[in-house]
Amino acid sequence: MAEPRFQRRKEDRPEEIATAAMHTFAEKGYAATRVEEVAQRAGVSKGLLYLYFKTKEELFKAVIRNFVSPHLDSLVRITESTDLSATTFIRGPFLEFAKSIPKSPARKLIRLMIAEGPKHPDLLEWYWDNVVSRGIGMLRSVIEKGVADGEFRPSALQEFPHLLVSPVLFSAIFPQLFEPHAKLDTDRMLEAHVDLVLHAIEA
Amino acid sequence: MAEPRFQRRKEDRPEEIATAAMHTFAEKGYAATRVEEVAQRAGVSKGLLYLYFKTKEELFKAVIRNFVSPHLDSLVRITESTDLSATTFIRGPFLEFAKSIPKSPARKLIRLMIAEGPKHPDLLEWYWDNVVSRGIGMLRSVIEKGVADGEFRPSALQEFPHLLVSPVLFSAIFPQLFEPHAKLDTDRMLEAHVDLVLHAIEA
DNA sequence: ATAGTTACTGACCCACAAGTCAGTAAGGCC
DNA sequence: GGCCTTACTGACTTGTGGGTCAGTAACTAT
Repeated sequence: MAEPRFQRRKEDRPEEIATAAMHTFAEKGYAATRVEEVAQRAGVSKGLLYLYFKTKEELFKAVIRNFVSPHLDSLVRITESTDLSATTFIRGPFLEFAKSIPKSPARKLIRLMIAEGPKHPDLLEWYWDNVVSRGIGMLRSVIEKGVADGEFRPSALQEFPHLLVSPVLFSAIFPQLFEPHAKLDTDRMLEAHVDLVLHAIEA
Repeated sequence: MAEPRFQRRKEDRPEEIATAAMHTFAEKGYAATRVEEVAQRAGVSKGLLYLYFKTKEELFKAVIRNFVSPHLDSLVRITESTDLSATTFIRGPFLEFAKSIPKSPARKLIRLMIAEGPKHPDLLEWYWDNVVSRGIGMLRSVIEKGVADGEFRPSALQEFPHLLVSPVLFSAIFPQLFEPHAKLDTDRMLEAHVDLVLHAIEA
């Protein structure tokens, strides 16, 4: 008979709400997500959500911040801690990372970031500092290392490591739009990409 | 004193409204665009807009349909009408096309398409049929031709012409998000891209 | 037990923008 | 000039969803 109507769990609420929000945003996009639905999904009233997050926008930013950087972090740690040759790093951990993106929920957040980014300049700034510029920097240093070690010939890829990433982005986005019309084997496409690039720059 | 309050211009209104809408959508995105603002920009009352476009969504679809396909059409016509070698086509008209995208208003529509696509499945279908699959098909046939003529060695690029396009998409989107934080020389990046790819597949 | 603190609820408010429609006037025709 | 059709206006309605807050009940300290 006791059956308390709710429990007080101050510690866990924010994370639970953020997780619920991340799934809802991923499914519906920012505008179509109703705050009340997020609350329901987290098993909480709308009022409580507003106790922990001042506005819907704050909630959105928290979601991006919490769920995006972990992905990159692991890859960056690998570069720093091991000393694989540039080629084996690209064929190994990088390719594995690339393949994982189109399959993980992160792909949804990437699309959201492209869609909503321009409306949240401070979020973009954080994203640039903590995700994008770090990622680009890491790739650049890997390529420089390959050139220094004589694995790669000098090329414009040193200036534009972006070229190494763009098919990853593509394979994250394309299926979300055209999956019903065209199936894309992202694994094989990314393997082909890595093959082509390495073939183009090998010394 | 005559000064009529308005003129009746049945013929021109739809296009004028669509153009106004395209600029407003490009600036603000779908959700943040107010139909009334589009009407004002077109020098027309909101009521009239609703005479020509049943809903905001219809208006959006009309915008995409009107302003996207012309871009691709010109490129497709070139492939069909001339007989450049595959290499010169890629270094010439294709590269020029690629460079133009990040500078044209089309880049805004591309971002919009990624952002709003999933909410409009029938628009996505049209877009697939009339833009994407045609573009991919065209590129594939160019590459096949290159292989058949002995310019290119056989490679996975025949199966994934997407790899040729992904940096174009990247260079259309990246500056819209990170221009304030990082300048990207899209022209030089796309030249580098074409160089790398051709270097990788040349026979 | 009982009083005090505060995590939590849910009914409410209200701003805002999509969509409507009764009325108005431009322009064509006799 | 007078009449008719219809392109066009703009004030209104309506649904929706972000954000609030007075009240409630779970836990705590005494």
